[in-house]
Amino acid sequence: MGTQQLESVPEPKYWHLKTVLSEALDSDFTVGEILPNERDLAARFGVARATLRQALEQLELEGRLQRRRGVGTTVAPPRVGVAVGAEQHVWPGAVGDAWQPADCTPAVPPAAVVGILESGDDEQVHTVRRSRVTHGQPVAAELLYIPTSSVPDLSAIDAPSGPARARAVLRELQRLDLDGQDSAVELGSARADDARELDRLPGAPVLVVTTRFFAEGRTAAVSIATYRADTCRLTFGDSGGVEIHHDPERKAS
Amino acid sequence: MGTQQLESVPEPKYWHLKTVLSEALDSDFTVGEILPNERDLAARFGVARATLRQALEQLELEGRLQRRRGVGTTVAPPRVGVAVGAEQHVWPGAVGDAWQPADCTPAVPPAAVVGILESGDDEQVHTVRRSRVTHGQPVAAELLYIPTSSVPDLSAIDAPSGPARARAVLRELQRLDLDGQDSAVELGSARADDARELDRLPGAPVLVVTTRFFAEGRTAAVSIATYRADTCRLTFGDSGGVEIHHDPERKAS
DNA sequence: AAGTGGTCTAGACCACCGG
DNA sequence: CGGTGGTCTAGACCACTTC
Repeated sequence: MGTQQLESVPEPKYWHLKTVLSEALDSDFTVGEILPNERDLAARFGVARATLRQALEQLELEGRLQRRRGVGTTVAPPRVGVAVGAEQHVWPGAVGDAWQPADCTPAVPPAAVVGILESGDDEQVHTVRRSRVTHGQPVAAELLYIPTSSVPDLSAIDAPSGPARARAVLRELQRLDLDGQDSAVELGSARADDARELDRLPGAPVLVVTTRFFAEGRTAAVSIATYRADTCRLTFGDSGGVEIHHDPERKAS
Repeated sequence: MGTQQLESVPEPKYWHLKTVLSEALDSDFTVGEILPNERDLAARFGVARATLRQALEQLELEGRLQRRRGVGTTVAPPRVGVAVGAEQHVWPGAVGDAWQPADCTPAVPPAAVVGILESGDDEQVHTVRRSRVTHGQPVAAELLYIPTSSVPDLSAIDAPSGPARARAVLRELQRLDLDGQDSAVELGSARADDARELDRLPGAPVLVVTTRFFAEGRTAAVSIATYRADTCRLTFGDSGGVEIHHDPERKAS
């Protein structure tokens, strides 16, 4: 018999399915359009619903689809570019930054943060919660950890909690000279509270940006920001809003 | 009857399972240790294997576990920090960069790259493949697109293909004055070829770093690098190798 | 050959959203 | 209320690694 090298590595059904769906999205659908429901799609392709879902999950991970329980599956718009690494380093809360303070509470930070701060095990910090919205959609939730020693002159007259107190803490922080900052990006899954704020289910994939702010020869603040991985493209450098399309032909709805 | 507000929002089994496993990993396991196989684990927790797998998948996504077909599931070491945004911008292939050129072929770039290059639809580019290894493990695969117009003086004497030609192209690129660069990070899934190079299955989650290099008032090169999302933490700024642990208590094996 | 994780099935029920 | 996506089950078979 002749050698039949072809098909010696059959690709999984869900992988092939994903490719087919991806091409269909490019050619036959517009942004925002609703796909048939999962049971119909599975039947149409002759696969079990679980297999179909495996393909949809990947497409959602790649930002091509958006699924909402009780509603349906829609074609996602291109990812929005979100600037996270400004050319010039600035304190959080500086004029013009994209974050909205939500709350501020005193606490001892979790162990992971203590390791980054390199502070004492039980040093108190101000924990500031902020959220970031672009194009009317929530894209990120942030926890800022600011050792009390970084804002020693915080007036007792300021609000004891809430957004007002958050702003007061950040205002105090501005008084320090910022020596530098650095960031790291990694993949994570949304905790329950972050998920609620991002309008996603717990466990949704997120890009976790950890930023350290240096002043007076030590780490003066730490930010842990979680961005929706399905809708965001994090930009570093000069290019803030430049559009990058996977498919330049994609039509607007 | 008394109001029983508690348990009004029962969390999914796999989510609870993930929490339990995560704590067990912290307290009862060391890096590199092998977990019981999935069928045993599922039986031990009284759930179906699919449910157990859903928990394991999340833990793998978070870099806590490593699973290999035919081998088993092991406790993953902390993610490695990989510097991707140097303080000073440099051309790819400059002395001391972490990439190893693998090949170079001429081609017309895919549509997505044409959009980034803002070049003519059918301009030829040199496509350089490179790979990045740290700690003996492959962490990233890269495709570099360099318009022929960026390296006009490429000698015909140089090797026609392979690593030698890749180095020759990059060497020519160094002669341009680099005006600046910017990067973007987003979540993606590994294509078949990248997956093979990264020692993962196709579709594995990856962090896609798109970098544009500017010279002479235009985009002189574009790099699309895919990093293993399970094992990598991408660092920007001054902090290259500083350790950040999720769990400082975790023991080394 | 034995054991692992990866894929796939055909069902069931639940949580959520909209009319 | 009906329809959607989300969770869960109990099985089966396949691809791969190791011995």
